[in-house]
Amino acid sequence: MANSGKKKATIYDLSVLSGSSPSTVSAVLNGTWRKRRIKESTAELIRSLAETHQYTANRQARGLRSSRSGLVGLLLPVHDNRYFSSLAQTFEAHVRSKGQCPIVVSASRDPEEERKTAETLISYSIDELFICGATDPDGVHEVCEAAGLKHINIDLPGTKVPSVISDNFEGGRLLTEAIIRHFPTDRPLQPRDLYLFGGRNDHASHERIRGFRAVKKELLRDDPDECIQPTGYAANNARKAFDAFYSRHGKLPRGLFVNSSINFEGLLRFMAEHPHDNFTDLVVGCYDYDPFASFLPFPVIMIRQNVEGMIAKAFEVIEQPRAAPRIHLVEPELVPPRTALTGPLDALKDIDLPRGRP
Amino acid sequence: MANSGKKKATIYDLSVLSGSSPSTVSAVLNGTWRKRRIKESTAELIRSLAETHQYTANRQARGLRSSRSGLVGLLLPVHDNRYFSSLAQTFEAHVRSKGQCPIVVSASRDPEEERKTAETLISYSIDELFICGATDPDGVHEVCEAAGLKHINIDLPGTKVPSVISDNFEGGRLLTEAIIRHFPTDRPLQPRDLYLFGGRNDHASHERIRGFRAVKKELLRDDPDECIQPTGYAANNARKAFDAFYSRHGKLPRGLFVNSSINFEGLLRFMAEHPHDNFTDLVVGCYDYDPFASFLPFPVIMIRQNVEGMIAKAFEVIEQPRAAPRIHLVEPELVPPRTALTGPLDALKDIDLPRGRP
DNA sequence: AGTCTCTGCACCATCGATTGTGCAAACAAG
DNA sequence: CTTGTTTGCACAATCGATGGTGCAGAGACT
Repeated sequence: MANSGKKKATIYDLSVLSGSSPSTVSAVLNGTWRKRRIKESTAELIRSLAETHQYTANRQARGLRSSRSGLVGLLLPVHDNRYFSSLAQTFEAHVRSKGQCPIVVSASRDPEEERKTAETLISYSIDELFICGATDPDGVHEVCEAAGLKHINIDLPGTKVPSVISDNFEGGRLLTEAIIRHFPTDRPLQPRDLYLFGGRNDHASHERIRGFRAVKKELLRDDPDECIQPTGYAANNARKAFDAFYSRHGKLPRGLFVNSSINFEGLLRFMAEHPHDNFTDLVVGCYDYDPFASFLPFPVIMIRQNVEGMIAKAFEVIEQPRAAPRIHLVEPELVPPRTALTGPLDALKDIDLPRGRP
Repeated sequence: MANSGKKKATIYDLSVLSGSSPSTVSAVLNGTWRKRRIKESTAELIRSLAETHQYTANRQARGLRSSRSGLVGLLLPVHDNRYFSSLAQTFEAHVRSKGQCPIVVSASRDPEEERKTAETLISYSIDELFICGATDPDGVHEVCEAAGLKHINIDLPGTKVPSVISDNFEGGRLLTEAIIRHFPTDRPLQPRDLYLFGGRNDHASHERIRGFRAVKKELLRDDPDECIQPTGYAANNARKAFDAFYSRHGKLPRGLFVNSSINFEGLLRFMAEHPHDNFTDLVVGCYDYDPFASFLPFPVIMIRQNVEGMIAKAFEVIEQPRAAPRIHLVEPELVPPRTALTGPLDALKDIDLPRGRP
C-alpha cells in the first residue's frame, strides 16, 4: 500500500508539476496541442511527467464535458451461444481497432429489457449502439432516437434505421435443399418426413420458413402446414416438441430443419432421453454453425452466418449520416457435415508450439 | 425528429419546471431526499415531472462526482467459447440483479492487453473488476491496486488477492480415471495409449496435468513424459500436434485428455482431414463441457466447471473488506458421454409453446 | 415579545477534462 | 521607435450530479 492509496493523477497534478496550466496539460495529452500552438518542449515535458506518474485521463470527466464516452454498445439476446459469442468477439475486435471500448450486454430477447438496457447504456453516453437480434428493434430505436444516439440493427431488422442481416430466405432454401438432397434417391424424403422446429414470430424465422416451404414445394411437391413448428428459442420448448412428435409417431421425422443451435440443444436433450434409438436415418439441417454439432453421429448440415461480413457492413453503414432504413443482406454459407471451420479466435496469437513437435 | 433532437432532461431542467433547486431535484431522484427533509409533496411533484420528461440521470456526471460508475467489469480471455460465454451470461445476471451494469471485455490471453484493458476499464471508474482466466493476474492486480479498485481472480489464480477457481487437480483426476475406466477390461489402456493435449504454462493446466499423471501412475502404473503435450490454447496448434502424432504413429492415441474445448476444435480439424479413419477405439476426455461435443460419435467424457458456483462465490468474496489472497476451490462435475445439461439460458423465459402441442 | 427548535429547502463548491477567448511577450516590418 | 503579427500559453466557463452548509420561516415554549 506504499503509494497505492494515492488517487490517480489528474491534469491538475501535472499542471502543478510542470508549471503549466491545466488546459495546456489537457491539450498536450489529448493531442490537440499543435492546434493550440504549444511548444514542442513544453509538450515533451508534460508527456514525460504523464508517463512517470502513470497518468490516464478520467473518461467520465472527459465524457461529461464532450458528451461522448468512447463506449460502443452491442445489445445481444444472449451470450451463451456460438453465434452470438462470435458476434461479440468480432464486434470487440472492430471497436478496439477504432480505439474505443466495447460494451456487450444481453437482454434475453425481452422487449422491455431491451429498452431498459438501451436506456442504461445511453445514460453512460455511449457513442453508438449495435442492436443485435432484438425482439423489438423499433422499440429500442425510439429510446435511441430520443437520446440522439446513432444505432443500427443486426441479425433482426427494424424499420426505422438500416439493418444488416443474413439472407435468411436464401439460407433457408440452401439448407432445405441440402437436407433433401442428402437422402438417397432410392429412399427419397416425403413431404411429411421433413419438419421445421424452433424459431419464433420474427423476421429471420419467417424468412427461413418461407425458404423452407418454397423448396419443399419445389422439390417435394408438397408443403403441409403441420411440418412447421416454431416452438420458440428455448432448448426445452424444442425438446418438448420433439417429445410430442415422438410420442405421436413413435419416431422423429427423417429430415429436420432446426431453426437455431439453441433449439438443437433441445434435440440433444430429447436424444439423451432416448439413448436406445439410433438415429441412423436422420438428417439435420441447422441454422448457426457450431463446430461440435457439425461432427455429430448423424449428418448435420449447417448454415454459418457471415459474422465478420455483417459486423464490417454494420460499421460501414452506421457511419453514413442519414442512411435510409433499408435492409442490407449478407449471404450466409452452407456448411456440409463434418466440417471444422476457423473462427474469430484463430486471429489471436497463441504460444509458439512450445514442444508440439520435438 | 419532432422532439428527438432535444437533449436529455437534466436536473436543471426539472429544477426550473418544478421551481425547486437542482440539489432538491437531485436528492429526490437519487433517493436521499428524506435525509434532506424534502416535503413529500415536493418530491411527488418532481418525480412526476421526471416521469413525464423521461429523465434519466447522466451517469458520467454522477460518476465523476461520486467516483463510482455503477459499472462492474469482467475481463475474459475470449468470448467465443461455451465456458467463457456461460461465465459472461451468469456474471451479467448477477451484476444486473444488484442494479449495476456489467461490462464484459476480452483480452486474448495477452498479459500486455490484459493490463491495458484493465487500465481502460479503470479510466471509466468501474466499481469492481472480475479477472477471469488471465494469463498474468498479478500484472492486472498491480494496475487495479494502483487505482484502488476492488478485484478478484476467477478461473486462474493470482497471488495478491483472493481467487475462485475450479479444483483442477480433482477434475483432472476424475476425467483421467473416467477415460481409463471407459475401456473394456479385456483391452485395457496402456500407459502410452493415453495422451494429454493442450493447455499451457498456467495453474489450471499444471493442476490438470498433475491429476492426469497421478491417476495414470495409480491405475496404469506408468506415466511417460511424452504423453504430456501442452500445445497452448489455439485450435490450430492442437491440430498440428495431432497431425504430428498421427504421421509418426499412423493413428491417434486410444485415449485423449484434451485440455480445453478450443483444443478439442483442433481435434475436429484433424478429423475433418482424415474422414476415412473411423475413430472407433477412441475415448476423449475434455475440459469444459459443451453440449454438442458430448454427443460426438465417439465417447466424450467432459468436465463441467461450476460456473454459477464460481461466480456466486466470487461475488461473495469480493465484498469482504480485506480478504486474504487465498484460493477458493469449487468442485467441477464429471459429465458422462451423451449428456445434455441445462445452462444459464434455461433461466430465461421464452414464448409459451405457441403450438408445440395442439 | 423573545428565544429555541424544527422544517424545508437553496446555495455553492466539487469531481476532471475540454475549449473558446484573451493577452502578454517576442519578433518582424516600416 | 511604433505598429502589426505571431507565438505560447493562461483563464474561466462548462458538462450534470452530489452533498456539506447555511438560513429563512413556522411553531413551541417561557
